Amino acid sequence: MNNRESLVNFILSVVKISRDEADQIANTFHPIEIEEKDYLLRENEISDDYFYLESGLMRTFLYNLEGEEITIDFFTENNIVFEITSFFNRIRSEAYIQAITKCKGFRISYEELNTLFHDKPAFRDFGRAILVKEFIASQSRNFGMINRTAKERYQNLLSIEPQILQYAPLKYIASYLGVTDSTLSRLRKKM
Amino acid sequence: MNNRESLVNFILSVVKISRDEADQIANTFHPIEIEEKDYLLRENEISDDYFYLESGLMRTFLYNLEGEEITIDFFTENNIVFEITSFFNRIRSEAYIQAITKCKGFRISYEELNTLFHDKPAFRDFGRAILVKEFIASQSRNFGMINRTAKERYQNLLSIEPQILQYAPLKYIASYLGVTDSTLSRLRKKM
DNA sequence: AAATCCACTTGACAAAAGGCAAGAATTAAA
DNA sequence: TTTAATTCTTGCCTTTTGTCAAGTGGATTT
Repeated sequence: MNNRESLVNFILSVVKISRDEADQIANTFHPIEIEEKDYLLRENEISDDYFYLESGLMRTFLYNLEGEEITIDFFTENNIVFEITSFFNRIRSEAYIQAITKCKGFRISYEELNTLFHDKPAFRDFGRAILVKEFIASQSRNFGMINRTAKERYQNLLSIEPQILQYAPLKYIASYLGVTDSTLSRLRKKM
Repeated sequence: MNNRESLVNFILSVVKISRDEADQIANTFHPIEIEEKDYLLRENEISDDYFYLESGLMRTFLYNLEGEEITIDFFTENNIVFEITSFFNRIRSEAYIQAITKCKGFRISYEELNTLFHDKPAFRDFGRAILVKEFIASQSRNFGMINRTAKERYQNLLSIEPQILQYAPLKYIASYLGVTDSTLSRLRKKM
């Protein structure tokens, strides 16, 4: 079922290392599956999963001061899924990571990741590249929030990651875009 | 003038290493000063400064599709200032980094940073911690944009980093908060 | 000192988005 | 299959924010 080859290719697409070395790295990962609506991480836990998502759709969310659920981010196939803050700082997570559809992939722990960084210096560049990538994604989302109307943000999401709109319920998308359910519903109608 | 001791203390506050090692690291940095309104980085350049800001106030900004200047971030004293994307990916910057007030601090190049990472393994944790910190800052800004009104965002900035409001002109702050100058001016009046 | 420039303020109106509540539609449960 | 629970849509009205344009007040220049 699980196909470690996709992980090898993902690693190779991020850093320039030999296939052999990428194989060795991929082999230290452990296959896991997460059922729809199950959690990879819950509030107050210390994240210990550095998870390569091979197939499926996930999201992180948390509760704001009004107790409303806010979707912070979606994760699609062929990405590393983890809660950076909790994972690297070894502190309790404020967020949840949840499978929207059934998910498959490979994980390693914090300890295993550090061992890999030590044993495979080239893999450090991988780790850094992932962090930089997440940072860029967060920044460009900020920029979008400032420079685009809700409608434009929706259209942008639609063109960039249509899979999300296909599987995620409207309310997840609405909070992710920073609008109410009603507003998103109306925007949709006008298109 | 320049006081390398503040850099040593900053390093020690981020990672657990000996003062001696922190001294050695700090000694590879080069002192620089940037005059008010001068740039550390311009659009289309490849960032080559990993800059510890000892004193002064800076900002990054870029132009949106309408040609308006959008302030992306402010940097206050005792922080690392750099354009993560351009610096680590060795690509042309879309953003500017500018001194709002006269700035002093210490810099190293991309090459020097990597040499340091190689020579001082403990410093790698520093590098990672800085990346994680920037990521958290970006995420919490996102969260604020979604969950707070412009007025609340302004009040939050006021309570967290009042120095910014003291030195940065209204228009920088307005675009940073994602509102027009007029709106920010009105919000201010009501307080 | 007059002219110029820039940052900021303000007014009048328009557009975007939210709040609330009622009603469809869909899904899950009994 | 009927009930119950969610999720989504929609109408009405309010609040927030934007747009445009005019005006004020400093600072700088000439």
